[in-house]
Amino acid sequence: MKEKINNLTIKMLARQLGLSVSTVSKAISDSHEISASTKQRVNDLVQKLNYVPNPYASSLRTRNSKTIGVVIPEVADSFFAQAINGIESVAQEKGYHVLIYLSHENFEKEKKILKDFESGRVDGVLISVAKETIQHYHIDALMDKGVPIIFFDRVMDEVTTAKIITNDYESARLATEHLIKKGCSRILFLSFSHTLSITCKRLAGYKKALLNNQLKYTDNNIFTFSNDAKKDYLLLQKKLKSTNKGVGILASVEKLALPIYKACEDLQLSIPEDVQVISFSNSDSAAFLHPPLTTVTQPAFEIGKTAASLLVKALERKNYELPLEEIVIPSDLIIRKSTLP
Amino acid sequence: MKEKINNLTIKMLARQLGLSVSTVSKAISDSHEISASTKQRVNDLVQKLNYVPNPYASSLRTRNSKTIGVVIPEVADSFFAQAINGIESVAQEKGYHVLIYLSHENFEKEKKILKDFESGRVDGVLISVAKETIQHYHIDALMDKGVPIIFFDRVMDEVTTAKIITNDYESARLATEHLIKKGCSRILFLSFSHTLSITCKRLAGYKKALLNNQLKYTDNNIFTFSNDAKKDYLLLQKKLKSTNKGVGILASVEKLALPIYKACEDLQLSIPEDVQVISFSNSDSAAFLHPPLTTVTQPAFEIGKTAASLLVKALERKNYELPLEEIVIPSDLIIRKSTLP
DNA sequence: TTTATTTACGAAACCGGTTTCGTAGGAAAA
DNA sequence: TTTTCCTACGAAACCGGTTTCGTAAATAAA
Repeated sequence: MKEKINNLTIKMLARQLGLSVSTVSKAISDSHEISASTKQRVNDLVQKLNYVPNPYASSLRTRNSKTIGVVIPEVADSFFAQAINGIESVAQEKGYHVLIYLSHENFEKEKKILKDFESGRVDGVLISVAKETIQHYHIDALMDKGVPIIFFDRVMDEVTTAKIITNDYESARLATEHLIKKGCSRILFLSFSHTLSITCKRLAGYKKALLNNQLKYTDNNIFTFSNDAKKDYLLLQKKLKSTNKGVGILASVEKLALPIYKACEDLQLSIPEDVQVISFSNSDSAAFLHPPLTTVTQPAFEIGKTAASLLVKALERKNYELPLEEIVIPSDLIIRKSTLP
Repeated sequence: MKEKINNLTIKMLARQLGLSVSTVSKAISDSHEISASTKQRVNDLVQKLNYVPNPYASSLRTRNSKTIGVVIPEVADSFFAQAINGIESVAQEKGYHVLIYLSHENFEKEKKILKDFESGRVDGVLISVAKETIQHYHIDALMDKGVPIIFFDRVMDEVTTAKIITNDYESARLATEHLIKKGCSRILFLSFSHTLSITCKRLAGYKKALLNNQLKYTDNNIFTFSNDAKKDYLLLQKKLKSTNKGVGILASVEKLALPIYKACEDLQLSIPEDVQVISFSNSDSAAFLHPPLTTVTQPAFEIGKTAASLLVKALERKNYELPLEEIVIPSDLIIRKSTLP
């Protein structure tokens, strides 16, 4: 381990230039108080000596860190990966730094992360809540400290702040109606939570479609999965075994799509003849599955980008109020071959 | 925008307790200088008032930030997403924070990111270099400042530091030999760079397999793609059109697998009868493509985890030297149906 | 009993910037 | 010419912790 090199400080610059520390500081931040010629001298030396100011010293005094905290359940998921991409694109452009935290769908972890944010580590937060999260006192506590929080995708309705979401209700309704139109009289709704905002809205859209088409809703058709892939798979297989052919499936989670395919294969059920499938998914490979998967594809990058832009805007402008409602960016129903033509 | 709440400081705690700031600070950090009873009193108040120390004040004085910087080309890629997962698991356990930066395969961006790190923002760096990166002065400059850097996956051989990689050479050789064994006398090697360490090693493994099997190497079989999906697709299609049936393809990049499938479909080439395909890929969906894709699957999570563990270890121990060589975690060749049985 | 240590704590410097406030000297206004 | 206003800069406080060093009281050693 090399010992840390004694870094170049503004004080050393000042000494070399025969100026005061405050003058150098102001020159670097292009203050109007400093003459053009002095700025020139300072910046020349900055370049020459490759001076990089200590961000933590600056944060301490200015009380902002140019850092945003991003809290998501997981990263190995196309939606969140793309959302990060959107977030990062804004951050890079605006000179912000992105701290990433994974809640792993766990409320306690999420709580711990937000608690840490109360320290002033981040200027603002973008969060998609964990599956386990049903309370919001940890979020309130952080907001009470004056840290702006924006929800994206998985929001909490009870919290009043900006929320960037997609049209979960509408797109689930459309997807369900698509299945009905293609002849499904029974449609399974698969999710992995009954509490998540997105699940509730998608479920509501599903119900609405049934209602619109004189199909009756039954809890028997709703399946909630755990996060245990093996257990989930067995459950899924069991359910499919007990259904008639011609059934439709609406998976509200990307992660459930592949198990559905596998289960159908194992049970020798043909998609779309025996089982029609639509899944919420942002995975590129959907188009390459066998058969290509009909998906509801969310504008993940856009959601991330919008959320980050809004946050940065709120942070930059003195008296900018976050819009307190939802901003909805619609999803696309991309019809492929896992539903009948 | 709510105004920022005046945060609770150690000074306020001290005043309330009738103690000095230094005593409170030491009590919180469980210093042996402080009596058990005082520690108790301090910690009780800390709990009661929900005090969270300002990390930047601490960083400023201690000259470390408990933060590691992660620089990757992109995040919407199974390998990197899983690697982040591994990194984050270590960070969360050890109380480190993870700053994520995307180079988007761009050298200038990568340079800018590392330049910022010279500020002391991070205690150490994990990097997988951009495709464009062929020089390493930016890395050297950072190392010269005493910031430990660990490469993972995409390393630079010229830089002497710890490197966590997989057995690119061996696994490419094995994959190629698998194709040869299955009857391919011509094998295309697809990559998207000639300079990346992983590409070079994989190419060398490919060449070695040819040599071992008395097949002659020709540049005609090597294809380097850009990052322009459309252009790449057209190029790929053109190449495939001009090859005989029975050809094998080894794709050294996950991203190229789907275009291969699409091109074969469009050209009515059947996999694996007409074209056998193996791709480096960490995507879950590989098993669900049509036909299921034979892959070289890298231990992405493990690579991330190992890299982060090593870095943290180096940061925690006073005189721990980073091992300066490569740590190799082997990949798996997972044989599926895109190669003949 | 005297001296040496140890224990427990406080004052103050320090980390490296930013910001406030004061001021010399020249320009502009009266 | 006198007064007012800028311009350009510096001294010092400040942000909120950590760390060094000094010391009174308590305890142990001589």
